[in-house]
Order: sequence, then C-alpha cells, then structure tokens
Amino acid sequence: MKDITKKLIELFKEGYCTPQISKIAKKIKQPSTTIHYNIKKLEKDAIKAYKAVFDYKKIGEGFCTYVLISLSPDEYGDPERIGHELAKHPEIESVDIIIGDWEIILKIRTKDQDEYFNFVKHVISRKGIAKIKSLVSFNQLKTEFVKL
Amino acid sequence: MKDITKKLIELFKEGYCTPQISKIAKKIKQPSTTIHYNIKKLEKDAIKAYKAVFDYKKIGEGFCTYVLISLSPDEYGDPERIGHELAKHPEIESVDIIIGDWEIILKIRTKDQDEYFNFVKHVISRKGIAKIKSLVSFNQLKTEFVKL
DNA sequence: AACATATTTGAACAAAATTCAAAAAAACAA
DNA sequence: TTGTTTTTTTGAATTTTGTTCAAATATGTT
Repeated sequence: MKDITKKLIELFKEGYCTPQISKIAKKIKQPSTTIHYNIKKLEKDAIKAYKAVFDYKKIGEGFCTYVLISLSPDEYGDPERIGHELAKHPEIESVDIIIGDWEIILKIRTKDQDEYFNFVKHVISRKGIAKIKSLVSFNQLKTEFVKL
Repeated sequence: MKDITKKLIELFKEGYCTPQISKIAKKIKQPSTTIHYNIKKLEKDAIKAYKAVFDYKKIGEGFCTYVLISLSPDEYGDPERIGHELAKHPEIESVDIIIGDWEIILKIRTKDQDEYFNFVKHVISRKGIAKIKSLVSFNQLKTEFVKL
C-alpha cells in the first residue's frame, strides 16, 4: 500500500481543488461558458484557494484549541511579525491580530492533548510571547462555514 | 448584467468544488485512477466538502470577530442546542463548545462594524445568552489553513 | 497455504473544462 | 442622443479531465 491518503490530505488542506462549472451552470440555469467567465474574474480578484474541509477527528486532528496570546513589551509593537511566523505551522488553522487584553488569537488543530501540549511547548512558548490562554473546543459544530 | 458573482460566492462558501485528480496525479507521480480510487475512499470517510477560500475583504465580509458567549443558568446544561441554532446563520464561520469562563466561541464575518452590531443585536442577544465578549480581528494573517 | 478483501493500474469511454469568435449589453464620452 | 470603447454573454469546436471496468497485484485473515 502506498498511503496516498496522507499526501491527499496535505494537498487538499490548501488547494488542489477546482470549481464544478457544469454543476453550477445547471444549478443557476446559465450557460457553462458564462459561469466559466465569471469564475475566472472572481479568481483574479477574490478567491484565494479551493480546498477540502475535513471531519478533522477522522484525519487525526480532532483536538481543536483557540489560543489567546499576549506579547512581551519588546514585541508588542509588531504583532504581525510573530503572527506571520506562527502562520507557517500546518497545525495552525488561523491567525488573527486583535487588540485588548490579548494581541493574537490562534486556532490550532492537533491529534490530541499531548500533541497540543508539545506544540505549545515548542512553538508557542518562545521569546516574545509573554502569556497565553487556551480555550479547548469540546465540540465543533461548524468550521470553515461547513456544519459538522 | 446578471450578477452571477453573488450566486457564485454563495455556492463556493460551502461546496460546488471538486478535486483536481490529474493535477494531483502529476504532483505525486501516480496514475490518475489510483488517485481517483483513494479520493473516493476519503470522501466516504473524512471529507465534508470542497469549497473556496476568499479574500473576505473583497467580498464584503472584511469585518471578522471572535465572540465568546456565556449562557444563562437555564441554558447552561445544553450549549449544543443554542450552538446549532447559531450555526444556521451564514455570517457565522465557526461554532465551538468550550468549557471555562465561557461556553461557546463563534467566528463571525460581516461587512463592517455596523453590520456586526446589528447581527449581535438581532441574533446573539437572545434568551439564553447571558453575556458576550467580542474580540475584533484587526488583521487576518491566516484563515482556513490559507495564508492571506 | 488458501481464501477473502482491499488496492493499484491501463484501456476505453463519458463528461467536463477551455478556447475562440461573434454577438449583446453596459459604460463612457462628446 | 449618438457613437465609441469596454465588459459580459454565449454557442460551437476542441482539449483536457474524470469515470468505469476488468484484470492484476498486494494485503490481511483463518
């Protein structure tokens, strides 16, 4: 066995999908060439990627956590820099810069609590990050606009 | 003009996309029939949908907020019920049940602050929800595993 | 080892996407 | 308004891609 599954999941997480022009054409009762033209226009402008949404429990990423991050005073002025660093990790689904009690909010997916703890130890707990607060998801009802 | 764009965005938010078998086949250097077989297997099991990820500012959903929700004592025992109700709204990207100071965390996308305030007034502020806290995203560096 | 089940693969076929050119519509300017 | 340019729509032809099928290979089970 070649275990293609693992590679597929990796590819589908960020892309390797495409619109179903003919299905859309039937759905909204328009010629497929018209749909094609409009999709290409959208792609130039507003579409970042076509991707799959998973039942994350089934692919070994069932442990989902929101992490609130407070930066240390020396990094406080440039939260984007650390944010972009964090965004590189495949475990991190989203990175947002916020203002208030915390500077960054992350959404993280790992296999389980152990893997999460390990990830926090090695990736989140670093110079520049003063304090974090974890909000563990005990049930994911909707993600990426898709109901689970 | 037919303004097909609006309909396309709606459809792409939850589906109407499909894997690019031949692209994947070339990428991982395997026969397309093998890729096809493995994708179908994954779809039965772990894939919920194929969808587009947008540059949300470009489609009039640039205002992104995380909302922490605290339930009133009479609803405290069944956060899933309210969670599923909330999940129905297209403005809500994700719904998670958490434990601690808050019971539910939402990710919401609206056009601007006014539309967000209106949404909170009409949808979030209802019987069963005791208290909310909004964390407004001032910069979205990554969403749905896709860097922006 | 023998059997059952799951996976890989190529060849033929079916379906879908893309290109192209022309027509229609919309936006713009005088 | 009229004429001009740009954008959008569309059908026909072409190219590319997905799907089906049957056989071969590999894996798992008793």
